[in-house]
Amino acid sequence: MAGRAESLSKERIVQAAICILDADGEKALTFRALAADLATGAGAIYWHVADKSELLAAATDAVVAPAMANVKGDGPPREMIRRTALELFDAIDAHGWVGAHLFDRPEQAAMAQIWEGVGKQLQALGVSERRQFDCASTVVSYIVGVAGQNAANARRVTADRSAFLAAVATRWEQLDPTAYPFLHQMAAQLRDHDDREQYVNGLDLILAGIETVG
Amino acid sequence: MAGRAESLSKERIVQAAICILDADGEKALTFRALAADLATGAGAIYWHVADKSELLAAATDAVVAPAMANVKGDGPPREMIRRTALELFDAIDAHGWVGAHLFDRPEQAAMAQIWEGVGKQLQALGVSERRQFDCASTVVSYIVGVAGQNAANARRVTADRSAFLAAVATRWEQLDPTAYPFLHQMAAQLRDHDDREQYVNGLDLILAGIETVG
DNA sequence: ACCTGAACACCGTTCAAGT
DNA sequence: ACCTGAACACCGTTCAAGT
Repeated sequence: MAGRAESLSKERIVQAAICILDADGEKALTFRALAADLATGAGAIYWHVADKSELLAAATDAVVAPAMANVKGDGPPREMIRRTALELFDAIDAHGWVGAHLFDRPEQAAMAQIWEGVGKQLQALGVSERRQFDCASTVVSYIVGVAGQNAANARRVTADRSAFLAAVATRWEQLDPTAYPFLHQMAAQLRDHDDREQYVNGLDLILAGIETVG
Repeated sequence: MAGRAESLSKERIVQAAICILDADGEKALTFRALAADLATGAGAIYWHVADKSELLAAATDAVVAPAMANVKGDGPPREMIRRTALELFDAIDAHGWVGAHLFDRPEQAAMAQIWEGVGKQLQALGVSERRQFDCASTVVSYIVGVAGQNAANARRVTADRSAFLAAVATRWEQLDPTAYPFLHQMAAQLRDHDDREQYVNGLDLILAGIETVG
């Protein structure tokens, strides 16, 4: 849409930041690297963004907004919540750094969009007015909580999630079986499970609870 | 228990790190500040810990372990899970930086203790063997997810949580009411709610779901 | 074996100076 | 109004040198 190497703008800076974050992680996002990519001086960036925290918040919003906008159309509320949650899961899976910056600032748009998207569907589900806040809070906490774990995973040097899970599973198997009997039983499943599938299973559990207590 | 200014040890270093983290947050934990507190050189610390990441992991374990050990005695499984969750909530509330470092390393003890504590009680609750993994994962994700949000809050300059919530609530009220009707309804509750109470309400919702689907 | 502290290779951020 | 790039005040980490 926009031209190529146009003059600097917050939008161009944020897009360049997202490229660096996706390619090499949060450690690689420095003002010097960003300035080099944008063929400008490091100080120039400060004319458009206040500091690194604002830059990360803007990058996070720029990833979450289109993901939430993807949840269009109609459907049973339960299905819509599932779609919202999966859209976010995939967005954060593709941009692991996002999970760590969802709560950085009060004026951030990302959390507002997530809350609204979830809350709307809970109302459609028929959750009573006095329980909507607790229910929405629980679902949102779960969604962004898993996002945060994904983020921690993405921060790791070896971004290979299955390798990390395998290492944890091996660790669990090495623990004292009398002190950690449950973990010994779970180690194999931890190693082999599918994160995305398990994420939806957990969400369904919460929705079942909401419908039961409702 | 130990003497005062004994020779350096990993334990003493971790305790000093926890003091700094609690008092002034994660930004204040530098090897120079740590060395000054311990009356030694910055490089000396590296004899006992590999790097800053290991130091943070050890500090996290040192906070989580006693919290989990506090959950002693017997009781109905549901009550024991609640006690576990609240013990962790209070520990992370008192040491906000902990939430951000629960998943740093595969060999970390904290997550293993949380999984084992939750899983054991789910077994006692009668959750069928093939669903134990999903149920434990959901509960643990929720618990540490909320912990992560608390951590984000603790990272903020103004560590005053209610001030931050009030700022978010005001933001919600300023949003376009036709695009964000749900948030407009929720703003007042967001401003006034009790985090800890809502946390348990969410946990109860999940437990209700587990018992329903179970 | 353990500690010291200067040195190295970075950061985010500022700011005088330019256009 | 917007950009430049050197400078400032830091970091984590290393490592020769000490005891």
